[in-house]
Parts: sequence; structure tokens; C-alpha cells
Amino acid sequence: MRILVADDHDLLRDTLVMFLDNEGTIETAAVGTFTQAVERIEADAPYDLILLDYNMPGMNGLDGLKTAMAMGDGQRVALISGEATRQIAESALEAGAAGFIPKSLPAKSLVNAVKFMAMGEQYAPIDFMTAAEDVTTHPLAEKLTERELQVLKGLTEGKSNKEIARDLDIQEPTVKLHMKTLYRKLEASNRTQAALIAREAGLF
Amino acid sequence: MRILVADDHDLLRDTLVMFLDNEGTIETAAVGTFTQAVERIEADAPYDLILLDYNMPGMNGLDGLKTAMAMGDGQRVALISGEATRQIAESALEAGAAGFIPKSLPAKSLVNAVKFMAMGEQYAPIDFMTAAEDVTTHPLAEKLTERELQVLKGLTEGKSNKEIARDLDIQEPTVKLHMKTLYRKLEASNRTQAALIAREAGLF
DNA sequence: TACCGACCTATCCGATCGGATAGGTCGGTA
DNA sequence: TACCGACCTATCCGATCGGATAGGTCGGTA
Repeated sequence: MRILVADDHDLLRDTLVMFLDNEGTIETAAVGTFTQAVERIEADAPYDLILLDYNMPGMNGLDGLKTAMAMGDGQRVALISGEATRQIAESALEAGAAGFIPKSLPAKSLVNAVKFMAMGEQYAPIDFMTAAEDVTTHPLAEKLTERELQVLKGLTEGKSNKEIARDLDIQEPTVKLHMKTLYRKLEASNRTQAALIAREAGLF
Repeated sequence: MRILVADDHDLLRDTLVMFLDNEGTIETAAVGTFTQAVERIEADAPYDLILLDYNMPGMNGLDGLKTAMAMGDGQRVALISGEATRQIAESALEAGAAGFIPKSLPAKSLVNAVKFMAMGEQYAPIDFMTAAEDVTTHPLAEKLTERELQVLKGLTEGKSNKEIARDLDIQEPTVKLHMKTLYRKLEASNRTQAALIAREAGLF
């Protein structure tokens, strides 16, 4: 069983490699950046499982996950992260990741999860996926309608009303209507404040 | 030598405890939240060194550090973090922390650092403190004049040009001038983008 | 059926923004 | 002294924003 670990935290790498090597049946490789991971996969594929740190250099969030999954003959790739939200975990699993591992997991569970995934299963810690729910599904987001969220997303990308209208295929006055509602709900007095509040709340 | 580790990442706790216990001369206790750490210190003080995770529940950044240091007869406390910036590390050291440990450290160095600190020394990894310097003193900030920074600060607070002008005691046209220059330097096409870019870069 | 919430459109208008143009002060340097 | 960069002010104008007012569709529920 061959596993590749890519994480810029040497400590996690060292630990994981040590625990996995102790299993006897597992052969572990480890690198510290996404670029190195890509090189390694190109030279050494296929792996039974690849673990990618969500916050490592070059990773660019889920982009790196998708890139890695597309490599070779369709690699099994799992995300590992200390800070990622439940939303990110869900997006990763939807995108076809082999699993999601929060770094808050005990070493033993972590090793078990890795073996589980290397055998072809999809893994995510139940408590993380459920417990975090209320916290992560931002209270703000619940107050907003679907359209308002779409408009807000455009705003947090620095777009003008006209651009947002074009992108959503609606008229500019409608965008303004949603903006007005958004300001009220977010307690903002202009678009810049609304954008900052949305970012602050971790939306998008 | 008695050491207390407080970190919500079970993996890190397990690893650290294992490595330190292997030393023979070190007795290690471990907890998962700041509240537990406080209880443990009250019951069990003094420790030769206490390691606190910067991002753990109840920690509230440097507040937890200061609280812990003030306990008992003046505890020696070090910060450990996976995500903290150089600025945070410096603030911690200035506040009198025994040291700062980024989680990117290899396991061996980490254990050595802990022992070093437990013996009364102050520790911080040289490369982290220097290498991060250029990154953290944001390149953006260097390109901006003092006035431009003041105007940008107002913008990131969601203020209008008129409000910024009043606060800085200059005329509105002058604020607009600085705005125009800011858009050019930040490669933004409107105030919302400029505000988001500034926040993204960690300014203010 | 009556009503409601989410959504969409149109029109109007004052405020603000974004950019240009033209002028100035002041401290520091070739 | 001549020049430059950082800063400040004023005026103008088209574009955009923010808010109000009035009207509509459509699916779901009392």
C-alpha cells in the first residue's frame, strides 16, 4: 500500500510517516509543497492514497485537490487541514475527494482513517461534519435568500451592479433591490461595508 | 522536568507527549482547551514550561498567554501555532513568552526547542522570524505614502470619501486624489475591490 | 380563493464616485 | 538654483450608487 503525504508542517509529516511505517504494510512518501507533490506523483504514480494539506504552499485551496485527482489514472486524494471549515470539507467530498481529515483528530484515528481511505472508502469524521454545522453554516447566510447570496458573492468579488446584473442575467434595478435588502440584513451602510462584513463572516 | 501541553489538535498532543516522554527526564501533561489548561495549572503548578496553542478554544489569542503567565508564581509559557504570523510571534515574545514554536517545525527540532525553553531560555526559530519578515511587512504597504495608508484605512472601515476627509481634516477632492492613486497601486478598479485587497493583504 | 414571500422590472432623483485638468506649497536633492 | 516627490485644493462631468415608488409573476399555504 503506497501513500503520499504533502504537508508543510514537518511535525505532522514526521508523525504520520512514523505511524504508517509502523504498520508494516504501508510505504509512505512525504513532501512539503504542492509543487513537490505534483512532481512526485508524475514520477511515482499511482499511489493508493494522497493526502494534501489544504493550507500548504501552492495548494490554492480546492484547485490543488482537483489537479491532483486529475493526475495519472485518477488518483485517490484526501484533504487534511487544521483550519478548514465544514463547508470546505463538504466541497472537497462533493468534488470527489477520498476523504477529509481535520488535524484535531487523535493520531490513532488519523492512521485508521488513512488506511480506511487507502482501501477505497470515503472518510470524514462524523462529529466534525455534524457538530460544526451550526457554527459553520453562518447565521448570516441563513437570513439571506438565494438571489441575495448570489448578488453578495458578486459584490465580494468587487463587481459593479451592472456586472453583477450581467452575470446573473437580470436587470440592474433588480440588483439594486437586492443590494438594498442586503444592506439592511447585514447592517451595512454601503457596498464596501457589506463586502467587508461578508468576508469577515467567512462567506465565500 | 514538568511540561504541560495545551492544544486542541490531538495529533500534535499525542506526538509531543510521546517524543518528550521518550526523553526519560520529562514528565508531560496534556489538555485540549484553554479552560482545561487553567484548571490544570491551578491544581498542578508550577510547570517548567507550558505550551499553549494560539488557536485553541478559549485562548483568545494573546489574552490566554498573558493569563497563563500571570498564574501561580509566574509560569513560563510558550506559544505554539500553525497559522500565526511573525507579528503575533513578536508580540508574544515582547509580552514575555518563553518562546514561539511554529507547527512547521520538524518533530526533532520541536522537542529540542521545548527542552531548551524548559531550561529557562527564550526560543524562536530564526528562519521563521527573519524569512517571514518581508512577507509580513506587506510589500503593498511599502508602495503607499503615509496619507494613502490613512485613506486606505478609512476605506477598510467602510467610510465614504466625505467621512474620510472629515476624519483626516482634509478636503474631499484630496481624498479622491489619494483614492485614484490607491486604485492604481493596488490594481483595483473601485473602492470595494481596493478595500478587499487591503484586507486580503492583512493590512489593518 | 386570498394571501404571502421570493423574485423581477421600470422610472425617477439626489448623492457619491471616479477620472481629468489645472493650480498650488514645502522639504530634500542634484 | 532647478527639479522632484509628497501633499493639498478646486472645478468639472459622466457613471454609478442608494433609495423610493409602483407594478408585476409564481409557487406555496391558510
